[in-house]
Amino acid sequence: MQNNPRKNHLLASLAGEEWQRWQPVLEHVEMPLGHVLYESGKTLSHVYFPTTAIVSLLYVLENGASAEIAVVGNEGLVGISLFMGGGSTPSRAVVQSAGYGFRLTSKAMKDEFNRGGVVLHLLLRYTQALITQMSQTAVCNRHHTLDQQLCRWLLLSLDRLDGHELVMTQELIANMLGVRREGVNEGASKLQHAGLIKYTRGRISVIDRAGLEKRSCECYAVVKKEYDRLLPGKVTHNGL
Amino acid sequence: MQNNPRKNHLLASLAGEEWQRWQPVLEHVEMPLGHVLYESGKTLSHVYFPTTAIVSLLYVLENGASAEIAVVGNEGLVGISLFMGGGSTPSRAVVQSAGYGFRLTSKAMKDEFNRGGVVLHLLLRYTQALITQMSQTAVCNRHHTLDQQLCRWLLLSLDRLDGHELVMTQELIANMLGVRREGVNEGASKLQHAGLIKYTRGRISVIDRAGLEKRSCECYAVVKKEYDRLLPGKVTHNGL
DNA sequence: CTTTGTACGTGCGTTACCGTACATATCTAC
DNA sequence: GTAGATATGTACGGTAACGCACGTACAAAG
Repeated sequence: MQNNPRKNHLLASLAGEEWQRWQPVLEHVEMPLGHVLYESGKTLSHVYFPTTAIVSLLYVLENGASAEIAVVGNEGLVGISLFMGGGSTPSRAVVQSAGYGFRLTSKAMKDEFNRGGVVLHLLLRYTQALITQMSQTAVCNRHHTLDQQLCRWLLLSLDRLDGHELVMTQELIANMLGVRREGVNEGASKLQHAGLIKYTRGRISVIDRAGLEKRSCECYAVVKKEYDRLLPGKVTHNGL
Repeated sequence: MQNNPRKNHLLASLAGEEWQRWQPVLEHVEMPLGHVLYESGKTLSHVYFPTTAIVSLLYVLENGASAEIAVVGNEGLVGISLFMGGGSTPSRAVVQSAGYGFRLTSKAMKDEFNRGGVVLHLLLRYTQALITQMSQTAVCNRHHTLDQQLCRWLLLSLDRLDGHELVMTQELIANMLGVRREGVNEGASKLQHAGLIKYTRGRISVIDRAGLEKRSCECYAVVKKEYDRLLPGKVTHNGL
């Protein structure tokens, strides 16, 4: 499963001719938890297309505080700055949920992009979706409560996984949301007492997905809708 | 001055051939305070290149709360979703500081973009810079104080204007930052007492720019540096 | 020169989240 | 099965920002 590139939705939507060119140069890679795909300000060597892994675009401040800007799973790719022109960004990409993916060298990616046509437009549409997610994160950070954001975050992660279980400590979630671990604990406790999730030492099982959606802020739905609009034909969640 | 398209840095960096094509189709437009260039979810009819105006990309939540995602002045353009492929975004573009600019019809913009080459890469590099600003806003909203954010915001606005004066009420700033007017008042009071700014009924004069930079969070500098890197040759502030 | 509207100023109780500290439970390895 | 590491649970004072309710000052219009 994990070594089928078509499990990544962007790769899956490549047509015959493009696909013929890409297939031989795609490199299957393991993406272990915590692995840093690129560092802030550093030039990227590859772009990554996750199949089963989830990657966080994380921003780390001077004082060590951090916050997630966006999350990328099998619906997208990591390393847009490569074809957008900068070659680097002030953010960092970290594997948030271990898994697999495929990668393309910087050069191969640029060559494909510069051919224009289908690939270019697909990648730009994905970038547009990513921009939506980032904007929404900005607003969400401003106006919504920790509890709401936790629900949003769980849903975004769940959409990018196969099952209904996340391998994820509260500490890690806290880093992503840019809040204290204790705060995540409180929020998670409430969700568990309400019977929406169940967790034990780094494993979170989602029992009532609809319940999470209800407690989440509007941000989750807005982002999901925009992804569906821009990248049609991708199922961004698995129903449960 | 305001009817010279070259005052917009993107337009200014167009070379001979492109410029010959663009010049006749650029329409000079007034951009009055509060004017909405595009509404959330609506398809854009034009892209705007501000010369003296400043435009806010604003997100309005269901409950009416709002927050600025990014700001665009004479260094950029409003309406990236037109060439990125979506045609619309969940955000709104509002003129935050009255002035002038030029616009291009949706069709003209797309045609130019699809020619590829210089124009395409210029626009994508600008988009990358805009993404940086949005990401930084997300993190800033999470971790920095109102006072710091106020300084950042004043600096970002100042960089996009000619003089050292902003025509801007505290109420409006509060809407942009997504905070209470009272909060902005407190922050502005401190800055005035410290001799960094002076304000009266909708006019803010910046007296000590360096002082603002010192009180601002790192976010301002990070964004500015990234703009300079991605769009070289553009002076993004006027020294004072 | 008073009126009316707009912009700014201030106070006060409330709340969400922080920082810190420490307690408890569960896994892993020897 | 005990030790050490890791993960989760709880408690408490502190504070930045909120919601609300006013009061004050300036500025253009009559």
